[in-house]
Amino acid sequence: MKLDSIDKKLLEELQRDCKQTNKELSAKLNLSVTAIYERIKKLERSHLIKQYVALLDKKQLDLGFMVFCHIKLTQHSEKHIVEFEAEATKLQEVLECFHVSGEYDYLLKVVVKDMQHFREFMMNKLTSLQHIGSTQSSFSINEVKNTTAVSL
Amino acid sequence: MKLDSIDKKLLEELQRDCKQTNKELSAKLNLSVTAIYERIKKLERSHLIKQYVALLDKKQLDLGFMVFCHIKLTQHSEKHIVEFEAEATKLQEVLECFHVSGEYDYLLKVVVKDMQHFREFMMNKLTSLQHIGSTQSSFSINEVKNTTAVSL
DNA sequence: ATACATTTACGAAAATTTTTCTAAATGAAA
DNA sequence: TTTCATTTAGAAAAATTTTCGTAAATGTAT
Repeated sequence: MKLDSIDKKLLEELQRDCKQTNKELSAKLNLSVTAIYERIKKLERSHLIKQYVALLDKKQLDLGFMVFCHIKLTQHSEKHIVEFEAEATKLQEVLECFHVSGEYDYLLKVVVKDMQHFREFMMNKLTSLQHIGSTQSSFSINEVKNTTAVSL
Repeated sequence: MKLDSIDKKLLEELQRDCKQTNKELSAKLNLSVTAIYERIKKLERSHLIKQYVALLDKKQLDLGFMVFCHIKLTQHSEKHIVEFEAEATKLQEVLECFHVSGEYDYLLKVVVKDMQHFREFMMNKLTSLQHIGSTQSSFSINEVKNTTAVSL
């Protein structure tokens, strides 16, 4: 769908805080409450807004240890790819899994409590996946920027 | 703060859909609307819930090209690190930036429209940052899993 | 076990927000 | 310009959030 500048501002606001009331948004964007309401509904219907989610503080949940795992498969047939992806998706520690170009086949973002838990994840879950060739892990030393919001 | 099993279920729900009404949540968790309300407020006050955000469909926004950039700095003094991080944070194409262990110093998640735009980003923004040594880019071929929700 | 303090839960009422409806305004196409 | 479709606005209705008073449950110390 086509977006005008008001839609864009609206989306920027909702990406920052989707629990704002239509009244608050109408004040910021100089529109009536109903106009805001209708625009949001339209953005939802078009699935441009995919989801409204709560973001949690991983530190407080004892999930402050983030690891990026670069993975090579042993083979690259359709069958192997499909099977690996299905299994990787099931792992709760894996928040993100991308098939990527370059030296490695996959890049995973893994979240666990600490190094001990990562060791367990590595041994019991990751390396026991089918078709895994090699893995190379990078630990997050510092989260410099981490946003879900894109610029419009 | 300490979480019981109800809090955990509540957080799982809110990570999936934070716009559910307290009435809907009260039905799912077998609690009164007020109990749900008080528990959510407590989770917000403790900052365990950091933010409520709308997630957008990047494809529809012409931001369907994702690249992971591995970056080495020329030097690793505090000054260089601070300066690089400040500049990287400012770049709108960079959604995530992590200081990581291993062969490279930083891992960036970059979102742009297509290869042409990535080329421009690379030439005009990334490689013109101060203190950049080398970069190695991995293109996302397929988004296998990409969630903001952690398991509790 | 008893007493006390704290937390948690509930239902009703109040305040606010969402949603619907109708009419006016705006814009595009014939 | 006229017509048709879309967008906006304001008011009313419906639904939800928030507050409040009170009761039940839980935990702690004596």
